[in-house]
Amino acid sequence: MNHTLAVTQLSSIANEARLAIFRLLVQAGVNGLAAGSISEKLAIPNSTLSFHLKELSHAGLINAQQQSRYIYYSANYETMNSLLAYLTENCCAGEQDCCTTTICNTQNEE
Amino acid sequence: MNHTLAVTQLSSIANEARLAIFRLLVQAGVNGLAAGSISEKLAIPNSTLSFHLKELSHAGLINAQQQSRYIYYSANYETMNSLLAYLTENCCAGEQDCCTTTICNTQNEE
DNA sequence: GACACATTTCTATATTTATGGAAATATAGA
DNA sequence: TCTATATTTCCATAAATATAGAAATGTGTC
Repeated sequence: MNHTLAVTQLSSIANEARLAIFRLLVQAGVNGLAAGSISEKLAIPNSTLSFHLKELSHAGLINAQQQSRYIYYSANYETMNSLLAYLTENCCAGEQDCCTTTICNTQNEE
Repeated sequence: MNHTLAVTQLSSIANEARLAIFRLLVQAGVNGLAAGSISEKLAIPNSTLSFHLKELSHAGLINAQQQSRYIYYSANYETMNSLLAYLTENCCAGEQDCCTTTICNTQNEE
């Protein structure tokens, strides 16, 4: 993990709409959701959603996969893990078990 | 944890200077560091640092404690934990052990 | 009170970011 | 090819954020 990248990733979820999108996808699991489905669930206009999806995607926090006419977006759990690990890295000077930094294990890496 | 608060907290660390400050304090442990010490270590001008410390403080991610002429800033581990937990909440629809969400235990709550 | 030191507030400026309608692009089926 | 559906790009505008010098405030010591 690199500082600038971490800032980019944090910026990408430091927004009401994008945080909602990201959490929705984190909860949706590996298959993710189609853009239209996200737009509907969160009541975000298409063009606005597209802008936000691009931000998240560019930051590497979500992945896009085209399937027929739909584009499925899903959370990138590995990236999320790296980011959270960066935040808690060497927590409390490594003393104590202050930070038992283990979070999300990618469930299947095909 | 509430959505708006999470956005505020993420925004507060979604900045190069503030992320550096926050990580420095996370690593410094419960005693924290005086403002002048942070300014020196990170080469950030006083007025700029003060602005950033206020942002982090306002978001609840760091605490301030005056001690004589110095003001010591320290990471608020509980807030950090809540935030990270919010991000990974109900990860992968609760199936699998995809997200073993446990992170940082506050080391001493006096 | 006078002085040094630590930190914050004030201020103006520069930069980045968010919004959503309208038009454009892409995909698929008849 | 025509039509419907899904998504993105373009664009202008509005709003929020970052920067750091200078002045102000607070704290301790003599």
